[in-house]
Amino acid sequence: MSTNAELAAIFRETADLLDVLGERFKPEAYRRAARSIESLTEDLRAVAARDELRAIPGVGDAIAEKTREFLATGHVAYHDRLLKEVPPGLLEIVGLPGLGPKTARRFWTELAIEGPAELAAAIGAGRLTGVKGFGPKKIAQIRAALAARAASGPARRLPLEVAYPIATRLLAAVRGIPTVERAELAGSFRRAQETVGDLDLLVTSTRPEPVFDAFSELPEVRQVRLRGPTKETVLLDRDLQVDLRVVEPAAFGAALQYFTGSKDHNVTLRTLARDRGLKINEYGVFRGEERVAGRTEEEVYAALGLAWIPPELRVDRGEIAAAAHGPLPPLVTDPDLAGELHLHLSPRAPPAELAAALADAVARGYRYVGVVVAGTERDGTIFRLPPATLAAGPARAARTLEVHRVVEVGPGPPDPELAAVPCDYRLLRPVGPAPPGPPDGSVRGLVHLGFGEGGRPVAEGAAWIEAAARRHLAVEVGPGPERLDSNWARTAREAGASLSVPTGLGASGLDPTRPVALGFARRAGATPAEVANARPTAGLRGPSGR
DNA sequence: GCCGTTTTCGGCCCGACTGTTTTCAGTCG
Repeated sequence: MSTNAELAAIFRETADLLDVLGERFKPEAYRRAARSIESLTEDLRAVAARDELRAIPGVGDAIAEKTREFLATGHVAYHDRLLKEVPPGLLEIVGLPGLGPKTARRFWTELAIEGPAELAAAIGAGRLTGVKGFGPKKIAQIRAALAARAASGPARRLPLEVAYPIATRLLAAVRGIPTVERAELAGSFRRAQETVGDLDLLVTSTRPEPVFDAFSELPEVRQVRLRGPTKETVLLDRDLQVDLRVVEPAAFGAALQYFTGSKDHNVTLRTLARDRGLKINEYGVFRGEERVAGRTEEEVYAALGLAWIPPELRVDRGEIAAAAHGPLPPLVTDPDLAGELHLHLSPRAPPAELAAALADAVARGYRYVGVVVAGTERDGTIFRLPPATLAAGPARAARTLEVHRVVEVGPGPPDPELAAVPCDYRLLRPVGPAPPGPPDGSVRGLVHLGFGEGGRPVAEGAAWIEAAARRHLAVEVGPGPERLDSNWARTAREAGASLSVPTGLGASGLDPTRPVALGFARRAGATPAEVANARPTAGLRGPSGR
């Protein structure tokens, strides 16, 4: 887990603890800070080093101090103290669906129940029967929640790349429902957050009932959790929760805006609306009783005097103030991509695989592809793409496509065998037994870094990025433990390094690589000019100008 | 605990849904 995610989790748990203790406003303050820190596009260490913790929305003196304490010691004493005050089992009760802090506190103070096991025992012994507020349905609901938790553990947030194929398939299925006019995914998925806790589907239809009926019957849907006139909540496999909302077409833009969030972005928007004598909610922008906007998002933002804001930037970090001054710089989009700098096939891949990937590149209108022809495996051994593979693919595509030969190298002194392989540029990758260090002078092109789990330790990130920026190298960003953690993407961009977006050449339509990488690059605020493979030629520059 | 063309105190988003309720409390997003 990244530093940011770790501290966010601590603050979130602090909020739960304060909730159970009956505290009134502090819990929301800690949650707001947790959300803010989680959605940061750079590492907390970098923010703290600039002494800018207080500039993070929701972080004041007290939370900034606790953040510094965490960065220095790895824990927060206040959090530790609260953990001693509240029985740990109560937090598990708060985490059960349908149960919150108020109920957990009542169990604790009125019934001396301190955890899920005791709760289950109390229900079994009939101790909840007749207690005010606990009717038969509520008790059955708690029993079911306890059983579900025992069976599958707490619900986990899914990495965006894992959620992508699930969400895409579900969206296609919903669009196939006859009475559905329009359907879009909203929420953290649309904002390209690193992980998603649930999926938000938004649909326009004049007849919600048949939509809910058909949705409930989809093969992916395992259980219907609740259903009202405008909203249905279901569970898929892996306990992934999906909220489906049906709105009228005249409110679609407002609803899409509202359910895309982020929560903090929306709070600031609402405040802005109020200051201008307007009211904004999921049904539109209103002046008194009159709806002045709602059909499209552009219309909603315009009614507030703002340019449209891309979902990936809706994090309440100054984007609203920027949009008040005019259109925001355009973020990189899929059609901007002009090539792939890092096509890495297995050494044992048949020649047809390279041919297929290059054909895909031609079909997409790409102008160049960098094919890895040799490199170092994880275990340190050298691999080379077979000559037959190399001969087959490029020849056919050569007329419309520049094919570059790429050699992957690890940090440290170059292996003599690899150094002898002719290539157009080298790609640096932290593989092999060599100790980590900044790229040496022989690297002319692309830095492909991994941070966090499975990659380089996060603490080294800043040094690598600085070295990459100084040498005009591009830094690859995208899903997976081997690629750049998206929290570093903004740091890399702001340091002056180009980003490189992996394009998933030759993969199926459900492959998450390209859309997720694009989302991360956009979340970092990258314009087409700042993305190396959005340039018309393989725009990699080394110290010698290549 | 945070925040401010409602700034140094007094507020703190709001609507949907459920269950247990004769009008509301708790949870959720």
